[in-house]
Amino acid sequence: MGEEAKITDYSRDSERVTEWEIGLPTDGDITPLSQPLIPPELASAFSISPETYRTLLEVNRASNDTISAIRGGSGGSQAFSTVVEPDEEEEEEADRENGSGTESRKLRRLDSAEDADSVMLNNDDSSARALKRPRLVWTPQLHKRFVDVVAHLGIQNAVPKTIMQLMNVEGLTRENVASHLQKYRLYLKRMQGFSDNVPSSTDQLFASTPVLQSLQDSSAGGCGGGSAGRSSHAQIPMPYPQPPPPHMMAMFGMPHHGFNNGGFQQRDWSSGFTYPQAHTHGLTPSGDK
DNA sequence: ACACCAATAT
DNA sequence: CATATTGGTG
Repeated sequence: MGEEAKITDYSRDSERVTEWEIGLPTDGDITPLSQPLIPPELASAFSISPETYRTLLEVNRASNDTISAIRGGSGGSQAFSTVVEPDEEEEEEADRENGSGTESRKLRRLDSAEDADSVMLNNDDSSARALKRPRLVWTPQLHKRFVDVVAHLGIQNAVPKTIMQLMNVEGLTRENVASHLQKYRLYLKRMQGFSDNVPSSTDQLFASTPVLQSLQDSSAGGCGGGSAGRSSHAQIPMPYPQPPPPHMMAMFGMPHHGFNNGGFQQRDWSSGFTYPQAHTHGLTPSGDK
């Protein structure tokens, strides 16, 4: 068990075995990771959850994280060298493909002679930036992570930015967290009125949270400085607490429409990432900002 | 620039 | 309904 996986550095192509490279695709032939393998049209036509778009930077960052995780070295892109490994979650997902049989779909081609003068914003893949992100879905797993981080930080430092960073979920924005945090706080407030009973069936997501009141603070208020600052010598590398109960969400209480995913639309990013993307909007007049 | 909150929009 | 977005304040 004491094996040490030696990472040999092949970056220098000294002694390349050229025979091995025969027949291998050249760089030009390989689809870049930054591009989806399945064209959006096809994906939506077949109800395949589209891959998330990744910019080159994101891909690189991910790679770096992975690499640094492997060799334990510091990547450099992350302020915290502690790479949070997202695979400590419980839970599994049953992969059920819906057996909807008679699927007659009409493939329709996109006609070009449609837009008179409307400046249809072209889907410029190259400018895969600032695209309208699909609504974030706070799946139980995601929420758990959120709660864990918040609990760990203590109410003191539980601010959107920090939370976002520690959650280390790709694609998660500060406003996502902010919005959720706002709601979460409301929930907590509302909840403590009742001591601890009969959580309203509303707040489904929150209803199952342990409501930790860890008011522990370790960092005193030296927080004036900007960027650098934490991690001085505090011992909070914290990959995570891996607490309690193996309880799956009890997300009931909602007689009305079915709840979310009966299968997909949300990958378990617990073991890989990606995330939602809602439906096939033909086009969205996405306003720019 | 960020956090917070209420209101509002999707 | 759950999120996103906005506007105002500190």
